[in-house]
Amino acid sequence: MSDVTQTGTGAAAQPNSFRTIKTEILRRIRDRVWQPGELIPGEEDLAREFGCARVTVNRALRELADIGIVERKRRVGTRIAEHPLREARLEIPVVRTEVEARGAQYRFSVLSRDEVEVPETLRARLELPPGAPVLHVRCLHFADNRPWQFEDRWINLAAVPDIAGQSFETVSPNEWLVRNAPFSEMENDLSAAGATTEEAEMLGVSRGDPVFVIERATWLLDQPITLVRMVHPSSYRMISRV
Amino acid sequence: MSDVTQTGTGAAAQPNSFRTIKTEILRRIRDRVWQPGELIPGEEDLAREFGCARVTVNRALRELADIGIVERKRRVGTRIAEHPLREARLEIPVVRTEVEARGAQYRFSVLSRDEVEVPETLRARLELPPGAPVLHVRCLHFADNRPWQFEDRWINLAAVPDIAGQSFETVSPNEWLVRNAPFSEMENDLSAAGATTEEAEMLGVSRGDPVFVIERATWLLDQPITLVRMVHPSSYRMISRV
DNA sequence: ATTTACGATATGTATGTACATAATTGTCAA
DNA sequence: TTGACAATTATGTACATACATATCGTAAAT
Repeated sequence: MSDVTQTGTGAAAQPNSFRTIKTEILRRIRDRVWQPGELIPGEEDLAREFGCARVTVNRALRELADIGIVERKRRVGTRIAEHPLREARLEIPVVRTEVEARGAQYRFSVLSRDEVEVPETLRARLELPPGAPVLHVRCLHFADNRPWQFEDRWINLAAVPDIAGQSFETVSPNEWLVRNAPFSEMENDLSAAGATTEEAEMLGVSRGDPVFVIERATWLLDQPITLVRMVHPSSYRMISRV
Repeated sequence: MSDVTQTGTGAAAQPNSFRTIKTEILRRIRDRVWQPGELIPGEEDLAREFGCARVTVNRALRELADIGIVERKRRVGTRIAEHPLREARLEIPVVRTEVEARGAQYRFSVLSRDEVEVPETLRARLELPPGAPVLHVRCLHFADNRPWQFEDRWINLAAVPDIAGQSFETVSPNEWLVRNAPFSEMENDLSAAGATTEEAEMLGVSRGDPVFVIERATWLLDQPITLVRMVHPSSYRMISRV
């Protein structure tokens, strides 16, 4: 550090921002300056090259690692990921919003609503204590009066006590939960299946007809919030663009 | 270095880590100490409370904002998000990797391979010029010798000329493309459908049986790379954990 | 009344520094 | 040859500090 003078302390010029560094690194990957699998210079070197602090390079690289562009290991270094962009983002909309976004009129009806002790299968899936009270709600969602989604939901009442007082006359359980029960973890299981007798009846299709099934469980920290099975007719498309 | 304060300089105890703060904030949300929509104390206050530097609180809050748990605005503050975590990440693995990850043995076979002029339907979908040369490949992927995926793929030869010389004897088109044809845009369309006659035959199911269909198109900037339809038997699960 | 200007404030980011931690490499002995 | 163990090294995280920037409320100007 011969001429420290101008850098001094405090924030320097904006060109050194971690964003600039991120972009420059992406550029080098795009232009094949750094090939997939290749080890790139260390933070110290890059900091020297970009004329910034190591921490700044660290942040740039950390964020690139977060989205899977590079892979980092201590004592080893940072390398360009072999298979970049290997994940898609799927939006998780509220059913109502999803229907309305297609220009259709949304309506839902609650088919059943019971407060019960957690059944064993559910207990194992969500790691609930034996005998925990849960709310079981079954709903049918419509788009322009045609069945859009059959929803079979279990809610952990210990986690969301306020929902016990909800009538679900105007706001669906789905929407109420989205608005009132934040979660930090989510597990989605997408599959195709043959409609069960009940599902077929609800959705107005034949038994065994293909249906699109989303099973979703959510937690806040370690506390289970809800487990829901959402069944759509096979005309349903789940689309994501990246 | 003269003792600056009791903490001194450098890293302090681990209890101050930004992870601890993230967890504590999540706990307060879970325990309704802070409700959705509520404004929480400023970084300065939280830093004082947790006995750490403001930057540490900043990182914790920033990462919570990244996953949509809180929303932050300058001059305003940080509030608990009303509609938290509205997207899931779906991993897009190479078929071989996916099969091997389940402990099964992977194998594939190329069913057909033709260089043709782009058919009209495909042309419209990918925005290709009329008469553009495309490579049409059909593959069957196996897990432990049972059909896992039927792949029907179209590749824009103008975008990926090198693929013309590939025999696909050891490396599948899927894997070759992942390794050699970077893309910047991707569109995924997930759905459930009834197996066509051909699909049923390929996958060893009956015609009309539910199958899980992934249709994916990729581009590099505005240049179409490939359009692929991947059909799985209904035992297939696409799982994502966030 | 509407617009403009400005100050206050909370978050955003950069810097230098210090120590923590994981993983590889080298060394030496069993 | 192998195993144990220390040295090395790149990333990981924390701190104090300083300045940047967006945006709100308020007051002055139109």
